[in-house]
Amino acid sequence: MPTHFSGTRAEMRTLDTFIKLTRCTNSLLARLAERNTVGDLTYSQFAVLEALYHLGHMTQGEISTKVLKSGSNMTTVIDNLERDGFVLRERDVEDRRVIHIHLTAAGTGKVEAVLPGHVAALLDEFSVLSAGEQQALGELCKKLGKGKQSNKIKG
Amino acid sequence: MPTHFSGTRAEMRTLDTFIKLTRCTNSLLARLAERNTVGDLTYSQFAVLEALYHLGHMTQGEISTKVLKSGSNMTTVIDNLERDGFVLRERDVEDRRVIHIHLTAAGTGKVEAVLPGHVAALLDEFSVLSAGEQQALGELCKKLGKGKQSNKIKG
DNA sequence: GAATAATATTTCGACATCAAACTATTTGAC
DNA sequence: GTCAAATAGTTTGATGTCGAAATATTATTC
Repeated sequence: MPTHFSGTRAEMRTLDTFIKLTRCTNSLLARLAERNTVGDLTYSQFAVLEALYHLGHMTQGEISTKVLKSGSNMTTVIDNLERDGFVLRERDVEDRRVIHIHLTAAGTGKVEAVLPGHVAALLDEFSVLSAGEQQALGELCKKLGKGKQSNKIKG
Repeated sequence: MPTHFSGTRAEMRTLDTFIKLTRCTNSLLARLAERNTVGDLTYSQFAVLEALYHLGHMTQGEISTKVLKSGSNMTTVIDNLERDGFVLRERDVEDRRVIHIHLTAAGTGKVEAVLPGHVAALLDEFSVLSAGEQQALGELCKKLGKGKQSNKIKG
């Protein structure tokens, strides 16, 4: 029993599921961190580099949407990536509010050095679930993650 | 397709599941934050208060184990809770290294003021899944969260 | 064409988070 | 009994994270 909350059966069930979900994600990320799958990068840094690697150069706004983080946060993460030589900022010449972020050769090399090990670690962690179970987990997460459409459509 | 990674079928499936899992947890927590379910508390503060509320007073070490956070982090979070009058530190008289954390009346009141709304919001968010689906999700998360036992048992 | 609104990013202040180094205390080894 | 190792918590330094306010620029409205 992960919780000691007392409520209706539906409340107990939902609380229990919620705790299992957040603990699962927490533990999984902690184990990956322990394995050091992304080298000396942080996960946020890796997520940004990986997005640029697979999708090509993007604006900061596009990146922050892609990795589900706030714009102000993206400024910080990209500051650090730029300092370490993995990305470059390029001011758009037509719309000077916009900044394009490019992977440098070092950045590309970093992703390619780190990605295989990261994938291998994930494969290993997920090997406790069968292909069918992974599929099922993915579907349930997709449904829950999307949320009630009524939350998004106004009126 | 949440990812553009190219690999074996198993790699694609696992990457896809991983991304759905982390995005699901991310989005869910973001939506809960948007609903402001824990008032002016942070989630870490709420987690600590809720643990104390349901389990009684604990040492800082016990709390950090309970909420899966580092000890140094727990010092910070409890500093802020103490500053706001929700908890008290009490030095153990027998083992003076140990500090017991107690909920104050204000802390108890805070939990009781916030918990019903938090539970209601969770119920609403999870209503996109049937009882059976929630059960299934919980089981899969439990399995994945626990990880390979070989990762824990040495030798 | 000047005032206004919208957009992209940065800055600031607060909190979270960790690892490593540190302090204080207790336990264990001899 | 004293010194070493282990334990509980704190401090420090780095990063992440957000929201709100600020800045710079572009688009819109009249």
